[in-house]
Amino acid sequence: MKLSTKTRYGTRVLIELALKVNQGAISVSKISSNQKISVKYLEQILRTLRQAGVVKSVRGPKGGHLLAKDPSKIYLGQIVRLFEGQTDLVSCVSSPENCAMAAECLVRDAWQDATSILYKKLDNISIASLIKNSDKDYQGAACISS
Amino acid sequence: MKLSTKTRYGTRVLIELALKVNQGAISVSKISSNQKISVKYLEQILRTLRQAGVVKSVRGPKGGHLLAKDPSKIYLGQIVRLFEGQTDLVSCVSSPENCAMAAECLVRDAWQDATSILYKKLDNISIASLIKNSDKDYQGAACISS
DNA sequence: AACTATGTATATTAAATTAGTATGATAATT
DNA sequence: AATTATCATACTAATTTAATATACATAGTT
Repeated sequence: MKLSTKTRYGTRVLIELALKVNQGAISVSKISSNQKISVKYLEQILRTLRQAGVVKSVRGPKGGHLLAKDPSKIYLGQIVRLFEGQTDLVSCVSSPENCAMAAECLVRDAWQDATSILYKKLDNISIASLIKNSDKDYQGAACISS
Repeated sequence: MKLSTKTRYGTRVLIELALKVNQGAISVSKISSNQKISVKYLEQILRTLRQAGVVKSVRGPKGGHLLAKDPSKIYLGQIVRLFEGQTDLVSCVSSPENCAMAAECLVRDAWQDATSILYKKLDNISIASLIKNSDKDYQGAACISS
């Protein structure tokens, strides 16, 4: 039931980029040291974000990463979906074909309701809303568990 | 993000017991064959349910398991909490002491809100409500994924 | 009282998933 | 052309989850 580290790290990375939205591209090495995430692991996370169109990357010297969208248009729901392999509480919610009895299953609807309520909430929390009340010195870093 | 098999199996077991609430104690071997869960694994699940006061057990020949509470008083939220090791989306929600920066963390409140919304929903779904519209022949069995 | 069908508990193994590392390649700026 | 950085895949390690095995306890039946 817990979120993967990729989801948590990915969120932290986006917060750092959002806080530094006026500083141009931020290099992997800088994010790595700020967030205490290894360069190689971070590259995987950034690639996922880039392929989803959330982050854009600039190569070469002075290159790095920056947000591809306004922070108010990036929602936790999208981040969670990107990084969590299975986004439903149980697999039959999105793949009823996996279960011969999905149609008459007594629990499936309940899990589905719970799942959709969770994502409805997550889809309503933007990166912008998270950083709204923060001071610019804080880099979104160093929290071990989120 | 997905629920463990113990949570899913546990729910199915409770549904079967709720549907057979007038048939006295149901033996592990019967539940095992109905739900296609190995006897030994099922025993672990039943022990958890028993220790939580959800199920009661009768020893000896003709023994078995039955609900210890009315199905309308057993909620999915309780079942999930019983079987999922970590019930929060991120560990700092319930254990802020794990993270030195929990207080000023920009994301923690958001994960906490999402977690509480999810459980608010699960705490509102009873076993009784799940079986309300079912016919008595269905034993809540055979669904692979839930 | 012995027998046997049942539940109880703990320890161990196996499988799957997640987390992280290593290697190598490609692209862009200076 | 050299340098600095991102991109992509393969591999390894650690953790968690799932399941099995072994041993014991209890209650009813004969």
